[in-house]
Amino acid sequence: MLVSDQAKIPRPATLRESVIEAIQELIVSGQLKPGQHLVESELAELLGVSRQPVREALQQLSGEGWVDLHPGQGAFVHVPTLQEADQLLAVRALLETESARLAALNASPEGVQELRDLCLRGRAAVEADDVEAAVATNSALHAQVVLQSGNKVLAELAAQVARRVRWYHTPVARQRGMTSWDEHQALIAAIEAGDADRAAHIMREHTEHTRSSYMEQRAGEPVEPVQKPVRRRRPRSI
Amino acid sequence: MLVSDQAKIPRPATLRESVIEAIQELIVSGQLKPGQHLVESELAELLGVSRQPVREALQQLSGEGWVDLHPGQGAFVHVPTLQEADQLLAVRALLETESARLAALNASPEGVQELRDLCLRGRAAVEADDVEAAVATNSALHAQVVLQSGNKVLAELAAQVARRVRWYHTPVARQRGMTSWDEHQALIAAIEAGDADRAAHIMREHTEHTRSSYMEQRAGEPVEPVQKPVRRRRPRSI
DNA sequence: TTGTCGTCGACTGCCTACAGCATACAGTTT
DNA sequence: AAACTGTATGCTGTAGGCAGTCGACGACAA
Repeated sequence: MLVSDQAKIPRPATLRESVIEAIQELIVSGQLKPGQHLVESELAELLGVSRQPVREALQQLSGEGWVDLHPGQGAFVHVPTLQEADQLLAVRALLETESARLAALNASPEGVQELRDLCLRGRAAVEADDVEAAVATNSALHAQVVLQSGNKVLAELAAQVARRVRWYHTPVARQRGMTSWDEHQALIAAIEAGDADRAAHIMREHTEHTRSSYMEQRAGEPVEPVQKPVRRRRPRSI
Repeated sequence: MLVSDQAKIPRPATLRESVIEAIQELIVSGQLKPGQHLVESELAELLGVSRQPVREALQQLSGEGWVDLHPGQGAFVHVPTLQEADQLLAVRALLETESARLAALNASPEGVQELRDLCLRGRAAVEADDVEAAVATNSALHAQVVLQSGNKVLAELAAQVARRVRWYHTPVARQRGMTSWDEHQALIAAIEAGDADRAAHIMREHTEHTRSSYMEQRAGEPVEPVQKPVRRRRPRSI
């Protein structure tokens, strides 16, 4: 061993991974709108790469639910419906409730300490009114709980779901504010005490709060005319 | 409308999808062994396509846990450990228990009828000692239960998990035999009666039976020397 | 012998090129 | 006028090709 145990992390990420993150960012930030037709060559030019990494990125993003792939027509930014958000949050509730239960049984002291740190950082972010940091810390905390469950398959699946939740979550994060972090604190206490049922119960309530908060917020929204995603064509040149 | 409502299905699947299924088949059938280095050009030649569809297939298979992608080194058939199988089956139990609960609340009469049909087919397959058909029907039945839950996100996730379970499951399917289908029958009855708790309970027991059956069967196996997957090299030519 | 360095070759990652298909528009027919 | 058909064009799906990279192997030194 040369220096440390985690030496092989800073891999010069492949171009494909960079493209994946870039496109996710474009979607979350709203520069790419739901339903929009993603033309490979345009994205390639925009990002300064060739079509190949873009194609591969789009396929992976399709697997994670960010875009829909229509064979022969191309990729379209996924249009999240209200119903789907509800179902997604329900699944998250299920996965994370179980994670909390297992975490209470398996968590290490270091893991609990990490949770406490994240909780403090989250509260600070909320007080500073830094929504972005708050959402990020929230995700990190949930991820850490799932990690402490000791079930890697569960962790992987939950992470996948959480990434999508985050997309929906950002707009409504401000509303929940500090109460969310009080619930986190109670959750951590239950995990530290090894009280599986209480941890599960708190997590269930917590995720259900997020869910109802989200649904309320969006209930008043105008129902957008669900434009059927069609392949766009560049206007004929001259 | 020309003739029927479902006219646009029989798309000539893209080459990539065909390749995905082919490779899955090669893995499940054991022609590609766990840990084996998958060289793109070899697979391409074997399947009679170019490297591109193979690359894309490998990436998708990586997302589903069939192969591991090491950047710069290539793809390796995933090596399923006992612990991972346990965790995977635990996750399946979680997802399907919830599905059964929801299915009991939401199932349509047509859906229940479909379940009954599948159950009959499964029993027939077991009696005919047709393991392959039995496993396939088992998967189909579970998929149908999940479908009846009405939660599409849950269904998609469960399907993903189920595909991997099937890989592990085939070797031990014979052992469970008919008892498994008795449990299915009880499950369907509970769903038809709309008894959510009972349906959930039966499914929990059922998946736990499968899990312990699997673990028992593999407990006696010799622990294979976990050869670290390394990039294979063709012997230097002459 | 054991550890380190240099070389070589195969394989991956990415780019470019081409064929086929899907859509939109224009012309034609009823 | 409305609907259908032909044609043009841009996009996807696939192929082929090139440069960079990683691991294996051998030589050399401790």
